[in-house]
Amino acid sequence: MASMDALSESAEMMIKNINELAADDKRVRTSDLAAKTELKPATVTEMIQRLGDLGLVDYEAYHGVHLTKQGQHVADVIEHRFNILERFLTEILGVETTEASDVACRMEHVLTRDVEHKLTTFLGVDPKKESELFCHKINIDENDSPKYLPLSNYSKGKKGTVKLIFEDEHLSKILNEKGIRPGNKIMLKNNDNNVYSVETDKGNFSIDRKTASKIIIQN
Amino acid sequence: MASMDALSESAEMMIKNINELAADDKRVRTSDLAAKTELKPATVTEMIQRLGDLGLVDYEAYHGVHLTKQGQHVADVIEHRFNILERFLTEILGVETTEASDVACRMEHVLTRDVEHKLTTFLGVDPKKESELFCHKINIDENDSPKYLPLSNYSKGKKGTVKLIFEDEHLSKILNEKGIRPGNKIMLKNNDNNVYSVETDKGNFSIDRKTASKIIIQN
DNA sequence: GCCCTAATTTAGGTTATCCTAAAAAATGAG
DNA sequence: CTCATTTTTTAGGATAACCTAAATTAGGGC
Repeated sequence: MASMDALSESAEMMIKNINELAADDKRVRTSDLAAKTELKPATVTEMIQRLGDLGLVDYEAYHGVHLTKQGQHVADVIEHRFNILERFLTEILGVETTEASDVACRMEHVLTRDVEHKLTTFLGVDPKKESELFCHKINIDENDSPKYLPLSNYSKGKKGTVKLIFEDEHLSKILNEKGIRPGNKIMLKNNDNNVYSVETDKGNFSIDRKTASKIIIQN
Repeated sequence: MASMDALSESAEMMIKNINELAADDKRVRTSDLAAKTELKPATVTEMIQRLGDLGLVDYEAYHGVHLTKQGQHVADVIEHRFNILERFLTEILGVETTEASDVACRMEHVLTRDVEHKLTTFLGVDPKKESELFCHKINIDENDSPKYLPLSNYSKGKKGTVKLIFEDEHLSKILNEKGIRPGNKIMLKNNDNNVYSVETDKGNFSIDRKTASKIIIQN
């Protein structure tokens, strides 16, 4: 958590490898870590001693390590970051598995929690884990969640940005000329008798209710 | 290029900062670099001497540095990687600018050329930089092409299948009603002025660029 | 239970990246 | 042009992450 951000890439990699070698509750041996990380045993010893001092592993001389609760948490975070990065690189960008794995393994150490969450949302549920293919599930707390409403539901004086317009014939062309098109800002000045008075950068216009219901505005 | 991969994050950051401070052909001073990098002048001297040995900067004692052709190339690559990463984080994931900038600044050093190219294709040409006339001319040799593209990077007349939508509940509900949901086929009829006109089995409508960038389509 | 081998740790070295303090060079004010 | 001030460099130190070689410990075969 707090300690998370302070960890070096090397330290995080060691924790990751300890986690991957951990079977049952068995302690992970120095030589196995040396083999997996391609470091010398002496280097591994030095590293796990330091991780021990940080309270991330339980180190006992000559008897290997296992992750503490805190260390396990770090391992879980890194594993998740690796997985989503690898999925993004392979599934979305179409990067080769080997390269995707390498790049994800370097990027996992620089993600923030926010980027991690947003990327997770972007990817949706892992199709390997859940059956519904790519069906996005939006849980997320979102304080920045924008609200979308049809212009017809807007209240007087409210300003917003046009998000999308459900087209029928000629409508979008006409609205476009009046400055009502996706991306533009507009303000609802008044609505009486199902007539919507709107101010745009092109001036003021009135729209009927049916049309207004097809214009979606973001706050 | 070859030397590129061997450079440390610190060295790359120094080159980046030299590039950003370079005005005209003037040499960049040690003290200015120290101020910008928040390192001590002595540290900067040490670093630029090492970069000089690598042939990436032209260093003259007491008279600052400027980038060699090779160093300029490194700076350009890093700048481009930073820009696309920052754009991905803000435009696609919706990360705050400050955080996006920080994270991009760490990630820029671990991207490979392949990932850089694929991400660039994914994002398309920055609308702020190039007129929209050129917006979709980048196409795209098969090997470099991501499997999925945002709708915002689709070319006119192209058909595809919606794969995922990254948005909040309100918008996705609306899009869903209009036939933009994972699994459905859609066609981009037109895109002018950052307005995307789409045909689905439920009809036609228009979407702004930001929204379009969050709708991912498979060819 | 003892000894040998394999595993592990310690000791000490190297390099990169930071630092501070002191020395050296450039600059500009008179 | 001189000298005080500012800038830059050098010298020397710390720490992290690697290394090799030597010392230590653990564990199995007998």
